Amino acid sequence: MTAHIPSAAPEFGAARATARPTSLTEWSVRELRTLLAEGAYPPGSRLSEEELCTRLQVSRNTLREALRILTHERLLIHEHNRGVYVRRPSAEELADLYRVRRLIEPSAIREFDGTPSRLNRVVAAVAEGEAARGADGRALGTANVHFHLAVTALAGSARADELVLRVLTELRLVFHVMPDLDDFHRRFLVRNREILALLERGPQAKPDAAEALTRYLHDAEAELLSRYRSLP
Amino acid sequence: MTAHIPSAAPEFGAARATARPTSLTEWSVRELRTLLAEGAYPPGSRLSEEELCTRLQVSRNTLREALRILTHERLLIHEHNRGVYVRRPSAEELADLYRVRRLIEPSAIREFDGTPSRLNRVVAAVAEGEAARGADGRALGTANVHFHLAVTALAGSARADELVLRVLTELRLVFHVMPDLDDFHRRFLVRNREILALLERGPQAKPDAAEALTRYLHDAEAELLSRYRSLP
DNA sequence: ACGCTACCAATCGTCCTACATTCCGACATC
DNA sequence: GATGTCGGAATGTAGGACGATTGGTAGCGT
Repeated sequence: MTAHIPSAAPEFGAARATARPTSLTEWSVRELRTLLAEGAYPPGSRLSEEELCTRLQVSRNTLREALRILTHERLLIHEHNRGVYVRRPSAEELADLYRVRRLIEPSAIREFDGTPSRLNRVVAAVAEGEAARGADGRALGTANVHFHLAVTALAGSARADELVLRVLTELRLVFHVMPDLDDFHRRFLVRNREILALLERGPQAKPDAAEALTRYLHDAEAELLSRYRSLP
Repeated sequence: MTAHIPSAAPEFGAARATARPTSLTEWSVRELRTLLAEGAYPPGSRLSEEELCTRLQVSRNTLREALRILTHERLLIHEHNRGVYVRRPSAEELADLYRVRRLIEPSAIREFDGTPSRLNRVVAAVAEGEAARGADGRALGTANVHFHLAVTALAGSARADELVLRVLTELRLVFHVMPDLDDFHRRFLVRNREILALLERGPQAKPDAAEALTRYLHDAEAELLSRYRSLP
C-alpha cells in the first residue's frame, strides 16, 4: 500500500517521534508535516521560529529550510518580516482544490491501462474505508485519502500521485477548521464502492466511472463550500 | 558590509541585475531559476554553494533556502553531503512528464467553460508562435510553453496552471541536453493552430480538441523519447 | 475620552564563524 | 593492480550578531 509515495509524503496516521534520519532538515519537514496533519497547529496560527527550534531541537537555519519547503507545499504561508502561519485556505482556494482534483482524478481513470495491481490498490482502499466505517473522522478521512490516491495511481504517474497527495494534504487544513465531518466522509464511502464497481466492470465502463467521480467531486465541493462559507 | 544597497550590484555577463526585492531568498530563487532555464548550468552539473554565494552575493544560509525551494521544484537534486546538481531527467521521468500533461491539458479543454478571455489567451499564444516561426529554438520553445499554459488556463485553476508551468520548466531541462529542437518545436506550431481551430468551434468540438491534444502529446513524447534514448 | 506619535520589545531577515561529518582523490602499502 | 589510509574540500548544522520591520504601548495634545 505504501507503493510509491513520493518524497513529500505526510505519512497519514504514522507514529510520531521518528528517528532522526541522515538529514535533519528532511526530518524536520516530516515532523512538521505530521504535526500539521494532526492539527497540532490549527490553520491561521502563527509558527514562531524560536518555539519550533526548541520543540524540534534543531537550529534556526535548519528549521528555516524546512519551513521554506512546507511553504512551497502550501501548507504554510510566509508573510515577510512577520513569520509563517499555518495556511487557512480561502473558499476560493477550496474551490480550486476541487477544480484540480476534477482535472486529474477522472483523467486518471480514463488513462487506466488495466494493470491489475493498480486496481487492487483501489480495492484495498475501499475495504479500508468500510472497515473504518465505525471509526472517527480521522480514520475515515485517511481511508478516503487512500482511495483517491489509489484512483490517481491508476494513471501510473508519479508526479500526478504527488500532486494529488499535496492537494489532499492541503484539504486536510480545511477539514481542521470544520466540525462534524465524520458523516461527510462516511457518506462518500458508498460512492467509493460504486466507483470501484464501475472500474471492475472493465474498460468500457471507464467513462462512467470517470463521470461518477466527477459528480462525486462536485458534490463534495458543494457541500464543503456551503458549510465553509457559514463558518466564523 | 553595505548589505542590501539595491542599485550597485556588479553583475556578471548580461545586465541581469533584477532589482532585489523585499526577500533576498525569493530573489535568489528567481535568479537561479532564470539561470537554469537559460541553460547557464547544464543538467548534471554540480552547483557549488560557495560559488553561487559569490555569484549571487548572498550568504550561504540564504542560498541554501533558495536551493531547497528549487530542489522541491525538481529543478535540482540534492545528494546528501555531496551537493546539489542540476537535474537531468531520466527517460522514465521524461515519460512521466508527458503522462501528467496528458492527464491535465486535455482535461482542461474538457472543463473549459467558454470564457472568451481565456480563449483569447490561446489565440494570442498561437499568434506568438507563428510570429516566432523564423526565430531560434528558444523563442519557439517559449511560444510553445505559452500555448500550453494558455490551454491549461482554460480550466481556470491556479494550481493546475502552476503545475503545468512546473512541468514545462522541468521539460526545459530535457531540451537543454537535446540538440536541434528548432524543427521539433516548429512542427508543433501547426498543431497548435489546429487545436485552436477546434476550440473556436465551440463546446461540441471540445472532445475533438482534447483528443487532438492527447495525440499531440503522445507524438511529442514519442519523438523526444526516441531521440533522448539515443543520446550520449 | 479620543486619536496621534514616538518609543520599545519581540521577531524576522541576513550574514558570519565554527566545527563535525562526509566524500573523494592522492598516496602509500602489500 | 587491489586495497587501505590520509588529508583537503565541501556540505550539514549550530549558534551568535545585528539591522530592519512590526505590533503594541505609553504618553502627549486637543
